[in-house]
Amino acid sequence: MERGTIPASDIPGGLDLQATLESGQSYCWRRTDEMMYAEANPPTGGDWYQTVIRAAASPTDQSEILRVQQGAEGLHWESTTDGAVLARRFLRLDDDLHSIRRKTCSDDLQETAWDAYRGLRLVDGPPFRTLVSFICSSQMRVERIHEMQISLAREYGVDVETEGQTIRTFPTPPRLSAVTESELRELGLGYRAPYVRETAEMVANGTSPKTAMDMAYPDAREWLTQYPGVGPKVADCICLFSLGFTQAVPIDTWIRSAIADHYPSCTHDKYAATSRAIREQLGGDNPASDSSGNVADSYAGYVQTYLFHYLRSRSRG
DNA sequence: CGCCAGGCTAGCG
DNA sequence: CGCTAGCATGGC
Repeated sequence: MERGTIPASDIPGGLDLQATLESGQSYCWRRTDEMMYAEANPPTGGDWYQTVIRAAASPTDQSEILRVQQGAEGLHWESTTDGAVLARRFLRLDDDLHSIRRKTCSDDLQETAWDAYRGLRLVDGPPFRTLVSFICSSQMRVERIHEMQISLAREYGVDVETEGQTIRTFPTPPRLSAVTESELRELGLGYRAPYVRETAEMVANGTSPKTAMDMAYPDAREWLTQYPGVGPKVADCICLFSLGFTQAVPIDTWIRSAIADHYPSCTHDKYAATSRAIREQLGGDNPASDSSGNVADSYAGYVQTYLFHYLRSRSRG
């Protein structure tokens, strides 16, 4: 196991690891001491988080895992390989938050959200896991979405051993496609069960969500809706949290009410129209759009993530 | 009990 | 096309 520390001075704009990994944008990391319910075991602030980067493909192959912990000096990591490179990529540590804030922030609400959660970052999640977890997310609370992913790993994943510690992998597409709908319903997935199974089958048969990375953002979002259980909102989550489209603004119930309260002129009947308007509103400089309705690349999705986390936290006390 | 949660789909007009 | 009832589950 290799170990190291990424100095805080090498993380432009800082990092709030807990906010980044527990704000509902990623369900691919687990605290090493996590129990079934996050609320029954609240984070203490210095927790280790871990994820499986790659599961062994054969008995002689070695799996890759990554653990990270926030410390005063910076981000501590442990990994089977170069954890600094992995952490930089998956936690987007090269995003300059100061620069992004300068480019986008345009009103008091946004300033307040940025001030409240300094160091909150977008994540770069694995496409298949992100696809499945956000299919599970529809009409569901953050804590329970996380619990569903833990259940899927427990039932259909495999153990990875690293120096005495065991990590459970998330199931592969073929494994998940072989599960029955009723089994998934018994795990509490509800009406999402057939969506998850059929989507896993599509991916197992070669239709990978990574394909959308090479498309223009509007095409990527539309293409992703071919998976059952994926509509425009879930597609936006996949675009933003795993495919690198920082201009994507997922419009969920929280953001929709925020739009109504703070940006009422952006409200439209159709998702696509509201999406375009709010992306221009939050994107800051350079809001030009072309004839196909594509808003120029921006960091509007970053602003969305700050607003979501801030508004949701405020309402919960 | 009713309402809500990082919504989507099938089936109507 | 656009519109909406129905869909599972658990917490408050």
